[in-house]
Amino acid sequence: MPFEQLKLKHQLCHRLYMASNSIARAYREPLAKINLTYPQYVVMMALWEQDKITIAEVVETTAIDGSAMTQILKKMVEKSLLAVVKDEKDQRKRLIQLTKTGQDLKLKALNIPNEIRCKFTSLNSDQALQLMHYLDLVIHDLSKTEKE
Amino acid sequence: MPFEQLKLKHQLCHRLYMASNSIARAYREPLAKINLTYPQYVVMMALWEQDKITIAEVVETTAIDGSAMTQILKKMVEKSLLAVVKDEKDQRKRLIQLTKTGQDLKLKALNIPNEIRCKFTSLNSDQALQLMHYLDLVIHDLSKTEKE
DNA sequence: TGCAAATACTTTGCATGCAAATTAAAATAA
DNA sequence: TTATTTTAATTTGCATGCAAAGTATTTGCA
Repeated sequence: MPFEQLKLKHQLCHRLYMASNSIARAYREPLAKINLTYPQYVVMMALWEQDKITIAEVVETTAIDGSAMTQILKKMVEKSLLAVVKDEKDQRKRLIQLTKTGQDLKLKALNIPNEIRCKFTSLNSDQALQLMHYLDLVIHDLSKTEKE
Repeated sequence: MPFEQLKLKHQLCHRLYMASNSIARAYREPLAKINLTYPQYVVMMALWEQDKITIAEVVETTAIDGSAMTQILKKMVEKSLLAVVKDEKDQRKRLIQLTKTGQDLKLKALNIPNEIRCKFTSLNSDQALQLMHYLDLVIHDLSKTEKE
């Protein structure tokens, strides 16, 4: 079977592609209720954990592309979720700071992880942890070769 | 720790997001050599496995969104990789058929899975299989709730 | 037979992901 | 100090992913 490895069913990449799209779709509705897209939600989670950080730090934490980040933050400013201010110490940097609205949204978002979790009827929590571990290995292995 | 579940490091979704983006990035360079994007490559793999199928079948096999598929196929026609022809039996349907160029590309693509595989230094093949199984569970669980 | 409902696609609009080029400011070397 | 390099963001262009609306065709039911 010389072409066996080109079959879709054997491809880890395709599983990841489908799983990632599925989960983004699953978040769509719960997030629409609080008027957030998925990447915007990721940015909010980063800021709920630590506020008043630079754009580079948000990029680092969220792994969202820097040029996409500019656009995402712009939209979040329009929604009054956060403010972008210059870092006085280094004029190149911009600091991101949640507004009151942005901080308060955390309470409304609190139940979202549970809403998603209860959709998983086959995957138990031990398996989810194991899965996360394997994904970390994937991310780790691929991040190495990127830097070359 | 009332907000613990909102931390990024605990989120399966964020791991999947990062892993999926990482792997798409990893394919970018090898695929650029044969002038394909990642979704285009997925379509090609589907057609290498079974040619002359309807657009709906390509959508089913690849799990690529139908409206995106229209655009993707249009670009692939421009590259002379395939042709879109009407199904005489059902005028609503379109059949996709590889050109000679499209068929021949299979040989050039043959080594791509290996190129990617050798980037995985931490994840062994048993773990990759286990990971694929878990991803199948995720996809399965989430596909159920979508249909409601 | 005739028409509503279901199918198969396409089109449109919006939000990314990412590479490449650009701009501005700070750090470093000469 | 001045020129070069590096760093932090933004801008631009292209390719999706997806929801919603629109267009043919075909089915299926009265």
